[in-house]
Amino acid sequence: MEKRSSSSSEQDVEVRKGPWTMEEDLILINYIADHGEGVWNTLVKSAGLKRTGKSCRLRWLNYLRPDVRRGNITPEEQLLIMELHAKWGNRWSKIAKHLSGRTDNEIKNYWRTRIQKHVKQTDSFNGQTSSGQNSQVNTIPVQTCNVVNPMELSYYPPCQNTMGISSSFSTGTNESTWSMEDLWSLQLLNHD
DNA sequence: AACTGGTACAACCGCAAGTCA
DNA sequence: CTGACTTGCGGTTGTACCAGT
Repeated sequence: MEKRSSSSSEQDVEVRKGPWTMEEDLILINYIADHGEGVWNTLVKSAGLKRTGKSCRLRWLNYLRPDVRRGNITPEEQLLIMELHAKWGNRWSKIAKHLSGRTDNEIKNYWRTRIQKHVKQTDSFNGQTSSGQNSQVNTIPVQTCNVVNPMELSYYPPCQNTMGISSSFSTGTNESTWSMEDLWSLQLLNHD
């Protein structure tokens, strides 16, 4: 970690928010290709990105890293997620470490949008005998998790996201979208 | 064709823990 | 030991897209 290089770095400079542009992605990829991950605030200054170090880290870990797997969560992965969640609760980063190529953010989203919904439905279907124990979405009791049948879950399109996003997620219609192949091929061209 | 509600995902925010001078 | 700073994590929000009416 680099300490106290120059006061509170993230507030004296104009900071961009919102969706990342292709140019920003490229800058980030190129910088990391040259210097490696980490020291995110230094990266921001050196690379000239108008983003916070946090934002860069998130973008890299959840999206740009070459080993990030996108799309279809397999039934095996679903099962593993449920097992690990039953064991550890909402420790998404810990769970993510056991699913290679999956990010904590992705697992968290997956849990919230699909499994949790299913658990809720199952729960209310079972007659609401648990007297609102699950009204708090954060902690699903282990028993409730075990009720969920992974094969049942596979009725949900596992990660067949509606935008047609898989490993290549460009929609084709929006000019502000680009595929990872695009970015990495550009990175290869730019690099050295 | 226009509107509305639901879904999925990317990104932001706040907090806690770790590190170093 | 303490304070300043960075990083990582979990929760939440914003928004684009799709399907149904």
